[in-house]
Amino acid sequence: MAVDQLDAVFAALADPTRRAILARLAQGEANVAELAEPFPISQPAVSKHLRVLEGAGLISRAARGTARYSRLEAEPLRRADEWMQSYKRFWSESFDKLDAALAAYLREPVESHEPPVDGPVIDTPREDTP
Amino acid sequence: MAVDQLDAVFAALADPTRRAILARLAQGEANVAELAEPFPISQPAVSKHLRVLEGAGLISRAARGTARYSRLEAEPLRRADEWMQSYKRFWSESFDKLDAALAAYLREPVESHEPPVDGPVIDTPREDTP
DNA sequence: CCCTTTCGTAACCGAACGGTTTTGATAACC
DNA sequence: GGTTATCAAAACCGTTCGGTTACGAAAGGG
Repeated sequence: MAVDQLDAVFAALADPTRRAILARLAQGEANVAELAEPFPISQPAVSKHLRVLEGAGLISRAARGTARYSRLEAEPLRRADEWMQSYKRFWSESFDKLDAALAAYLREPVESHEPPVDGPVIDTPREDTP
Repeated sequence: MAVDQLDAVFAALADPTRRAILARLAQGEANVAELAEPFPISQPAVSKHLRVLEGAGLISRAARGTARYSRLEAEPLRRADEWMQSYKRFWSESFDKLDAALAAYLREPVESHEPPVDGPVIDTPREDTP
């Protein structure tokens, strides 16, 4: 139910054009032409993106005259962020140590009494910002 | 550069199977068979999901014997969360009041479906453009 | 040695995605 | 009333996605 919406929200956020549209709408509502202006794509393409964003609940739309104004709706973002909270401990400083200990503990029962022979079992590939 | 990685992270999170895999890995590393167990899909399908997650940097993998253990890497999640921070004010308490006031101010004779509000391009309440 | 377990890769398939061009509806302007 | 501006819908196209089946490599265990 709510999980399904997360699908749509994350899928919507996966496209850089749509994220840029959201960034634009964070500064205030805009019509389709205004939203399409920064992008080298056609107007129908932008309309499609808006339909995706609307389907994910990330924007709402209202017609005023011939124009259709889009407005940012942050509630789905709040839910997506809420989902991420469960993982925040994994990138917090305090967890790094706990994680190391826990991982070491979990590593043992897997292969009961085998000497850690071949290679580094689980190394920590720290590849920050290549 | 870094934006590209956000694409991959959000795209990876858009699939419920992959989110479930991450949830499982939050409890400790696991091999492919263990990760595949809860799902009614084939092992190669799970391998594909793992490859997507690895491509997004959300997991790292290491071989131990014939097994290949996956491990949660939360750094991309941190970056995705960081991206969301720019929008947090839109669902925060203080913004709700500001939004309500602004909406009331901008209210005009408009018939729309959801929010009965709109106006010409709003002024940015604060400047925090990503 | 063989044989099993574990897993990745390749080839394929249908559906969804992101884009296009074309067309049409509708409100606003002269 | 005719024209223009704004935008959505439809039809189409190439690519990606999520799944399958079939096969192969490689590490252990008997």
